[in-house]
Amino acid sequence: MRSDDLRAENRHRLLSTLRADGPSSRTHLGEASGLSQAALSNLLGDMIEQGILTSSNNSKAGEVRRGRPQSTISLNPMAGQGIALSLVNDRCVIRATDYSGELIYTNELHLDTKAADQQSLLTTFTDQINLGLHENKALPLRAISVGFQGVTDPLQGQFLWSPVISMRKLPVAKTLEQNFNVPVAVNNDCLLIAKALHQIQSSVLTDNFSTILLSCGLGMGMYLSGEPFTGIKSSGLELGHIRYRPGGARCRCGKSGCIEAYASDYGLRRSACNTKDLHSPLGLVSRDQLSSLCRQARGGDKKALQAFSEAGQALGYGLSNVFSLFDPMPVALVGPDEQIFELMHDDIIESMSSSSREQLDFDQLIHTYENADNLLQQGLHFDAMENIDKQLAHLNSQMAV
Amino acid sequence: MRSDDLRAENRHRLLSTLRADGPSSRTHLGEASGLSQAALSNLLGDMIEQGILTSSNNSKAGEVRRGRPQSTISLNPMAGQGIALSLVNDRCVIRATDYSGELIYTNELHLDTKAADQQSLLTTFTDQINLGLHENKALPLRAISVGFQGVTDPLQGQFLWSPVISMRKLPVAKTLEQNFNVPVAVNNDCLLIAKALHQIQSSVLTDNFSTILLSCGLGMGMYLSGEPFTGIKSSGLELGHIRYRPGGARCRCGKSGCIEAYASDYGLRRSACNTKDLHSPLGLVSRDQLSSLCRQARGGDKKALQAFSEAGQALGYGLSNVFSLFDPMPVALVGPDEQIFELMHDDIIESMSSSSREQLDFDQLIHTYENADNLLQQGLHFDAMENIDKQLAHLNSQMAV
DNA sequence: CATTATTTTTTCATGGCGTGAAAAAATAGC
DNA sequence: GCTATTTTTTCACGCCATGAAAAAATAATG
Repeated sequence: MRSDDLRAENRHRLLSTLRADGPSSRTHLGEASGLSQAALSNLLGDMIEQGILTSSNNSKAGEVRRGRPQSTISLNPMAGQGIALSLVNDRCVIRATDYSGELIYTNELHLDTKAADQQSLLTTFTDQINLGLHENKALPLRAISVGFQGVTDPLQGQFLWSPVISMRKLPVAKTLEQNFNVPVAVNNDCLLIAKALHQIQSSVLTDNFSTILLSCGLGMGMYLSGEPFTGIKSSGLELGHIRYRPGGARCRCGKSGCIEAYASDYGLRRSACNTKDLHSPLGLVSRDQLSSLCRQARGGDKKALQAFSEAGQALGYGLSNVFSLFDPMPVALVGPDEQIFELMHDDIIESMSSSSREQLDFDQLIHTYENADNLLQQGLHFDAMENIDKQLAHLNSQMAV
Repeated sequence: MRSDDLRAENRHRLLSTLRADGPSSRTHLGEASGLSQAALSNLLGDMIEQGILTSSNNSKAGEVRRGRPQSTISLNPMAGQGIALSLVNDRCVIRATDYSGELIYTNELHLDTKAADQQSLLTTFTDQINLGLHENKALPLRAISVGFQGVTDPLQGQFLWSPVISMRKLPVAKTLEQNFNVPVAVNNDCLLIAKALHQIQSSVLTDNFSTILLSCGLGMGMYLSGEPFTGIKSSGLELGHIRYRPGGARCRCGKSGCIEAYASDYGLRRSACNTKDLHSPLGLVSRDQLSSLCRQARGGDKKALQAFSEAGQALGYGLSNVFSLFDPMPVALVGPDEQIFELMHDDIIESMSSSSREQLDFDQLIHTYENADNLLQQGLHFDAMENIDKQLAHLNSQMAV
């Protein structure tokens, strides 16, 4: 490690603090980083000159204080932009934020993902990103963060398998990096949701927690020791394919009796429709279909209620396995707009408490969130911004903005 | 981060390299650390002066080379000593190594752990350590590393639960730190074995792997992303108490049908002795009893063979759950001297392959080790030495040796 | 309206750190 | 004894963070 690495690391720390805490005074930055005022003056002055930060004389209306007023340091929006690309079901969403994290572009299109081949998908992505860049030519693109349902390979930047796409090994990062000449991160949607929750709910979901995403299938993400767990070979973890009822309902993965075969969009729908035939084909479930299923259950429909109950039990079983393997930890249940977990809450708790050694306070551990799409977007933006922070921290020579 | 932190980190990196690779030339240290020859000269010179390292003119017999001969840098044995204390079953082992990692003291005594109260245990530990220190007065004690069977709390340095001890919350670290005024680490035996394997078998068991320890109960340790996973609340992980056969054999934890109730010393013995009564009391199983069980199975005893088969299936079930949750990863099965896993190997594989999605090469993934005691000791020594490395790296002022 | 008190920010001299180039040291070959 | 070769140390340099002092910017005071 060399002297300039030291400087880069201190710069990075300052940027991260500003990203997490918002515009801050030098005093706050000093406390958070442990650096001296002199060092701050030096580092911040450099970064302001480089166009990474801005300094403003904030005069808070209410407060009148003696002495030289504090200046507020902020991330300079003009330092660049990051693009978030997500593909969930048939929706491809492209959004961009400036360096301060403000949304500056958003677009969305529907794709026939099942029919698309590798080349057409990659071309679509490229075109859509170009469309967004055209709207904000002044801001240099510095990072792209991509989120998919399914199994991704973050190291290779590949996309390995998804319920909505027919091909395998889609080299997203390689293609986009070539086309745009910026780093491209490819991650699983659950991990990105975990990143968003970690940032937002940092008081509750701190060092160790899991996220369970019920959308198209059943996904899982995890933070361990304060770090997002990016998996061993593929991204994140899989709760859905733990064996739950051997010989039971058929799962999309080919096996029978997986947790996902009960606790997922298609599992729920199948249970509710025809309780006899659990080996029926596993088509995609639209958001509307899931909504109407929730309405049926709330309306008292017996079969629907039974489906949610079974899903809750399966999910509780899976979580109790996780709690056995690890210690009990906070869990975020993330679903679509419908308050879907409300319908299984009691069954989840019951299934978990029947198989846990100690008495647990589940209200403290289980948190539900109903805005999966939003969280995914936030996670993507945060991931892209983090990447830009890292780049700019290591930029010790002058930069052109 | 300040300039002296930088120096400390570079010092630490050099010490770690020397610890892992043994006595090395400056050339090797330069390549491993990326530091310049000038920096090396400076850093190493300091540490030699401080008595942390030694430099020797090695003249390798075979090789005759032109030019100034390389000097070899080694860890100075006289820089201090670390103590390893372990309590497994009724055996309390105290060993000490000098700073180069050479064993300089070993002692062992049998304790009636079930009968001992908190105070007497702590006093025994203190006395035993003092005994060891008396033998090597010249070397200052710099770290103590403690390993226990059971559940530990590494952060608090507490010992929470063990099959062989009747009390809870034994504040080992606090007491020993007060008595000896050095840092004391308290860890689970499985994690320490994982540390030893990581160091020794670093080619196979690298960034992500699990260790399963079959001794008194069924323990588990894990490396994730190259770091030992020290658990969320307690140490490490628990494979043993995943529900395997609801309503099945009684487990020591109070529940029924845990994996451990089948795949452990007491599970094996119970299955082999009286297949009818799986709710029988769960006494401790001596090493001799386990040995004779292995002999019976090798001799063809049907009940014994059946017991090992069931244990293998249970273990395979647990591992397939882990492989589902994470991706497949290397697993080290660690047992006592007997080649115990040989007797369950086929059942483990069968149980795993029947429930894994992909075809796995289990010979590549599953490794067995038969020297649990040895590995634990190595892990303890390594842990203590690592701790000393960290201390000495941060010691920038002169030290008295 | 000028002066003083107070608070924030920058400047400056200093010591520490790693680097590259040059010098010194240590050995084999001739 | 001289030269070639390789390793190690020394030295001047630029960079980094620090503490103390100076400068800047405002409120209170008279």
